[in-house]
Amino acid sequence: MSFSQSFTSSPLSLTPQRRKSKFTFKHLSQLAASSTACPLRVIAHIDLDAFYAQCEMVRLGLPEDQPLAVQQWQGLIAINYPARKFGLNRHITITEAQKLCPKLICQHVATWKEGDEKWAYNEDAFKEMATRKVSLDPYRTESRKILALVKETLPAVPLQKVEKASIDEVFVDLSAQIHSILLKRYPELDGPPPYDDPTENLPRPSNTALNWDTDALVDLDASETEDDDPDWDDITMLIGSEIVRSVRLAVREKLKYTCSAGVAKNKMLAKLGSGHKKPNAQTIIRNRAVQQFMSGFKFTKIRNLGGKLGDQVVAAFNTDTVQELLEVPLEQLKKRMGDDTGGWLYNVIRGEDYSEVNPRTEIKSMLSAKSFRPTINEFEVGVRWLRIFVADIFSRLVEEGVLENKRRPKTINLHHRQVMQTRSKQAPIPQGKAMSEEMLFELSKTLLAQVVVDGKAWPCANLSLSVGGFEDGITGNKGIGGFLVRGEEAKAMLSNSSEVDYHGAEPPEKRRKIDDGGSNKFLLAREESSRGDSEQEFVGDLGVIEPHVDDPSIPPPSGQRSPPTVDDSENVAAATGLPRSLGIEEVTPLHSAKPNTTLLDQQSIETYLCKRCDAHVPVTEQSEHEDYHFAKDLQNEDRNSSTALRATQSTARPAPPRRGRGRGRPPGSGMVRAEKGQKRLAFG
DNA sequence: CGACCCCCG
DNA sequence: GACGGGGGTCG
Repeated sequence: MSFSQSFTSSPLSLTPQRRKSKFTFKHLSQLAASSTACPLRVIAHIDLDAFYAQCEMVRLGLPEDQPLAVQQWQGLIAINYPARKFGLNRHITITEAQKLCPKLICQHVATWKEGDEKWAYNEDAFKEMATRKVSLDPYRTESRKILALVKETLPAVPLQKVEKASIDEVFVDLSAQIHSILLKRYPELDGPPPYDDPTENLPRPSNTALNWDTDALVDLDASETEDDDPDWDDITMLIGSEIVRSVRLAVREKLKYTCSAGVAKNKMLAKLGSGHKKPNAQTIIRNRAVQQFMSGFKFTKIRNLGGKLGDQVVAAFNTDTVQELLEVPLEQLKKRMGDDTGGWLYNVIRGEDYSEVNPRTEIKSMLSAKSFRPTINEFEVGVRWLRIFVADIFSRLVEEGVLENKRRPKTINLHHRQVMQTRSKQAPIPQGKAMSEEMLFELSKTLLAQVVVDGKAWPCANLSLSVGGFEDGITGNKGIGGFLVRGEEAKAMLSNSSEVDYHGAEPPEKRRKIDDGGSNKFLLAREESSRGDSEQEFVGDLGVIEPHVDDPSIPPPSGQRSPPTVDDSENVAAATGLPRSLGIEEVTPLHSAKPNTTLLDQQSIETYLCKRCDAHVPVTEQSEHEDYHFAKDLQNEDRNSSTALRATQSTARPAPPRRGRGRGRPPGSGMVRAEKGQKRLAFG
């Protein structure tokens, strides 16, 4: 390993009160398996500092102390740290900002305009809000580079677990990697002496003082002192901080970006930690510091409690602090919030979070959107924006490798917002055909026509087009082990070259997805695997680090239990020995994939071309479409007759008769998210 | 599945 | 507030 050892042999000899560690050999194998129940687990959250602003700094090659803000129309969406010293924040106007900081550079984001083949940086884009749309592409590109470097810096796949959490954040489960390092550094841990007894406690770590280097260490809980013997969880945490420091260094040196990080036993704490000290710092929350760290927070800062749920908790218990909520008994939490949410809440404010790091770094959907100020009022105008959205999305699809058939979205989705109402329409993207910009455009027009047809659509305040349901394609090079098996590779080549058309049948060799397996879910404290075999039971052996709740903790919203994690510690252990560069080395495409050519014999949706709006409308909806134009004409007459009237009408007019789906519950009704068995809260 | 909702930065 | 992404439920 390249990072430096953080241990110095101890001059002070501590009294070895306990010969044994709190932790067992079982915990060690859980560590290898990245089990969410492992008390030695180490998770990192890495967060780029003022990311968009840093992107612009790097792109423009500005000196590091240059104050800079990223501008979007009349607002600022990111402010770098040099600028923050002047008291700038995100809710400030540009003129205020420039008054506070005369040297501030306000760099407008890149934009698309109609007819463009690509986004561009444009000096006075902000004057053209009505005709341009923002592009965040430059930031996605940088994000990809950084993510790739992070992955490169970490060991290859079996040991690597990286979750892209947003454009500027990742979670990393360091457990498996740390396990392998642990065995190398402490050979005494390698292989449990009593092979038949995983409950045997580990030997105490050798007597060393831990060198925490420049990391920000969180103050310890009241019951702990720095003089206490370190145990293995301190060691794993320290190794985690070394790894994270080396990752941050690489990002800094090679790509010029600074980031902040949190290292802790779970995602929630890691995330709180990364925000603890910024910029360009990392914070370690040792297990013995968790209570102290948590008690200082408002619980609304905790992931999932920042929104309506958090508000409800505040309302129910009349406090927003972790400290005070800790006094509320479990039963009360359950009574007021429901069993699942209450149980989850009880745990989370005690620093327990069993959610998994979801090893996913690719996006699942992409969206292009625009808010209209002023609103737009005609189908034709909407269609012009659709063309821009499609250009945007298509170019991003190309980057995703859609033309090479690496991945491909299954559905296309249009969201439409009127003043109050928001409606969306979705359609499958015909498979078996080559993806094309034109096809997406036609689909999107059809969707807009549908929206327009089935209810009042104007004035429209927002449109967004997205594609999603990405599926791995035929030439995918991201098999389970990061490679294709030989036989499969040949098949892949064959099927790729022959312009696949499955005619609805099961595609051959359906790509195994890197199973998200319920993903993000908040795992249980204990997994009572219904068949109570010993294959995988968890902590609690010695009452150490025991989950606090007597019953499963589930997510705030909608619990969905992940299945007990498979114990592949053997595989991992086997893997750790090897040098192993058998990862996801990007295999170059099998052949210089000329984009698929369109098949002519494809059965396509029968449409007619509306001469009034150029939309291809399914014949089955022709009459409705004509109705739409009829309604629109009436509307226009209406508008022309009195502008003043319209202004009042827009709020005073009774709700249109709703066809299709109604909107869920009334907003603000104080309902906890639709959750099975969830009760309505009393306070509303 | 399609439509809608919630949470996050 | 604008834009872009994640997750989930319900019928």
